[in-house]
Amino acid sequence: MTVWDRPEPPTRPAPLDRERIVAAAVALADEGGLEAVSLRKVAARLDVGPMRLYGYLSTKEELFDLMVDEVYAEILPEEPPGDWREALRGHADRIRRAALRHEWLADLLGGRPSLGPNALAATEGMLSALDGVADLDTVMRAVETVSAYTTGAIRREVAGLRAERATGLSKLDWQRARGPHVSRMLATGRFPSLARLVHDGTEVDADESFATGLDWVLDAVAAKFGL
Amino acid sequence: MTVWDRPEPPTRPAPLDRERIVAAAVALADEGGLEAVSLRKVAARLDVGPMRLYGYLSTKEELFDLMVDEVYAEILPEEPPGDWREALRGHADRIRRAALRHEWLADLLGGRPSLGPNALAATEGMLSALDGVADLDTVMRAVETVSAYTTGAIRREVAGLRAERATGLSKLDWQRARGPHVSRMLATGRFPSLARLVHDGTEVDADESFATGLDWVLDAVAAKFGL
DNA sequence: ATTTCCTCGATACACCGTATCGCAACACTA
DNA sequence: TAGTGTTGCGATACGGTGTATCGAGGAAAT
Repeated sequence: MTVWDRPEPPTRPAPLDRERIVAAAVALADEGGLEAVSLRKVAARLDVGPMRLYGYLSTKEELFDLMVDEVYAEILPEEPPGDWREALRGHADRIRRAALRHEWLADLLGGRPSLGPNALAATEGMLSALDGVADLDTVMRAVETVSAYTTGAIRREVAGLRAERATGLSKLDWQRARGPHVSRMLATGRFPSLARLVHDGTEVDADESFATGLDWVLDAVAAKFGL
Repeated sequence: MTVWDRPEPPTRPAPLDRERIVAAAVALADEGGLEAVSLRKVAARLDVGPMRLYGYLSTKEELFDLMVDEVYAEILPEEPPGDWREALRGHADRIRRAALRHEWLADLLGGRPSLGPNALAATEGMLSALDGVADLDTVMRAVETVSAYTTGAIRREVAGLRAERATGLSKLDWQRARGPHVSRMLATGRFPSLARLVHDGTEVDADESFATGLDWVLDAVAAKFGL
């Protein structure tokens, strides 16, 4: 019985694990945003039937949770921070940069508690850098306040980026970027302070805007720490 | 030709406007969350075919935009604030309370720029209360920083509420609420600071937690205002 | 009275997340 | 080695989604 007589062995199912699933999902999201992530498409990218994924996760939301924790793995600091301030600022900066690489992260940030191993490790890193700087409750309030600012600022920034992109790549000018709608609203005279701000406000770049707000918050934390 | 001979006049289409559409959508979202809002269900609630809605909006996202602005209408202050700090804190508090009434708001906050009339009016109110307290750029940074904190804090709080609800209504205990997963992670010893915080940290209620963080941020703003 | 226009909404399409379940390949028993 | 039990894969199916298309029919204009 030669090879030619024997049929091919049945194709073994493609090997699968969470890592491969999450990688495929992240790739899809990077290319087309969160809405481009469907279990069917993730499965197709892995040459696998859609139902196969349910062995590794029981819900699409869980896939999102895994994706978020995958990003947290990217942002773990390589070396321990010098002091508490550097720890907090570094964490915030790294999350922001990750969100600029993976814009879909902005859609997920703060949406569900992040309890994956990498998210926990990131939190642990911040907490240990704050250890002993103040009492436990103050430390916790500090971390939560900085995180809240970070989440909100990132979401706003990404929302702005998308709006710019959608309204045709105009960049600096708020009014023109937002199209005629905002101009018309401002022209009604009902929003004088807003109009003045749009007209006379300085255009600041996103990096600086984020960093400045973060510094303010960190100054507040420093004050509460008694430093 | 008697009445009996004449057919009934054809049923006139139900009268419709954005207000009614948005009200129906908000009601659905209040009852079942954002995911319970589908154009078909909104239309059904108004005794109307789904496609009818496309005369009033061109996308589901636009419906969400309208819903958000509807909530902004709820939170416009009744009387002008006494000073800048009250203006900022009042705005943040009112948004938060609105988000607790309409939890779906947390899913939308910061997701897209809010340019509806009520959102603009809310921003105008804050800006006018800050008028002259500092230079324009500082004022803008203040508003953005407070808004970022507010968005992030609200999202975290609502995410926590939902998690509590999902894990079976346990309330105070982080470990037990999060179920065995977190306990197991903490037991590994890889997260000593986190473990200490969970073990020894005081349980603070949500109102106070939000207010404290907000006060910190407002203190930072005050410092930058030179007050 | 006739024609034009516009609007409504039925139908259709492609896609979604996921429940169900028959089948086939494996591990184990005799 | 033959038979049997078990497991897990994935085809199929279901009830939903957002929205494009387009025919019919009432309102308005001539």
